[in-house]
Amino acid sequence: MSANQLQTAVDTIAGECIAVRLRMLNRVVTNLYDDALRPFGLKISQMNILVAAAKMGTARPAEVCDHLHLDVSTLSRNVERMKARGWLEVVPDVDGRAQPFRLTAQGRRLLLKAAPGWEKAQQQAEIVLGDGIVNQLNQAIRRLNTVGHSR
Amino acid sequence: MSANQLQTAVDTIAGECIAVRLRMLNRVVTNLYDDALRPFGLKISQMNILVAAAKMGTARPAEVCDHLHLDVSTLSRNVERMKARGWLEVVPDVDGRAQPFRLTAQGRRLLLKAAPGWEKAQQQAEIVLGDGIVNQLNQAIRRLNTVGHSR
DNA sequence: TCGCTGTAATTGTATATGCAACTACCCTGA
DNA sequence: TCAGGGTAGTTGCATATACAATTACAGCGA
Repeated sequence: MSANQLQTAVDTIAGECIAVRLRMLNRVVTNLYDDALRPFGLKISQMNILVAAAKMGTARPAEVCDHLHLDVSTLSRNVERMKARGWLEVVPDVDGRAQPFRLTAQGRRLLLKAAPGWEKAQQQAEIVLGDGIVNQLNQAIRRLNTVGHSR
Repeated sequence: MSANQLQTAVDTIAGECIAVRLRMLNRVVTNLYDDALRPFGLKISQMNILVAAAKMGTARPAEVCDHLHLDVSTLSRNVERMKARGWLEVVPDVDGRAQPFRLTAQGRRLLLKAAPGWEKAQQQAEIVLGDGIVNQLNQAIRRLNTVGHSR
């Protein structure tokens, strides 16, 4: 019976698991964007952060993490790399703990240069996943931010 | 004007980027499952592989990678860790290049034990993302496998 | 002003991920 | 039988990700 139980569990997980599906799509789509951005020496994960910083003007790490549902330690390392490349710079702050950052001129130029690459990947992603996907994802994210988030 | 171009590009990307959204959902959902599976010393990425192996009986790495749209080098490392933990074992093969693997008895026990944890996370994910999400993801994946895949 | 509590970010450690280069092996044709 | 081309996996390297522990600082209350 244990063998049957296992088979049942395995079939259920294989047939329904949300994480398996989301993670698979995430891999495929991330590769699509990373391929299109490679000529610019940029990855989509980094472009996300550049865009968030550009929208915020001066970005506080914790705020960016809230917005992107990203662990602060992850952002810390990513920002570190991007500072080293000259795309981001830290802005002084009265609060000695804070490390707010913003785009450098070089970061702005990179973002502009890479935008056509993003556009190309975005079109491919729409073809692969279907037109309705942006709305479906937005709906899930709205729901996510409503239901209550811990991290 | 360059500033305007930048603003426009940033707004478009922030407002529509499929990758940003998918990656965000992926982080949230992965954390949900990883939290639920932590008591069993298991991560959802590893459970995926256990399940795939369980369904295949004897799994060829390249085949698993096709199925999960996973790079072979990634799987190689993951399987390595899981062999070290005694969950997977390599099956001898006439082809000296092949490294087909399967679940060990310990791996089967772990999968059974962890199934309730998966169930809990799956329910949370449905609440957070909405009921229709599994169908939407399945549709995207079918489309993905139809349109043509390189990796 | 001193100590306590809470907050912001970093650092140590482990896993996941992919590209490029490599190794080991198979098979086929001369 | 052996040389070439193709296939299956692994390894070197870089990035992304999160948890736990730590550091550094702010602010409040006695």
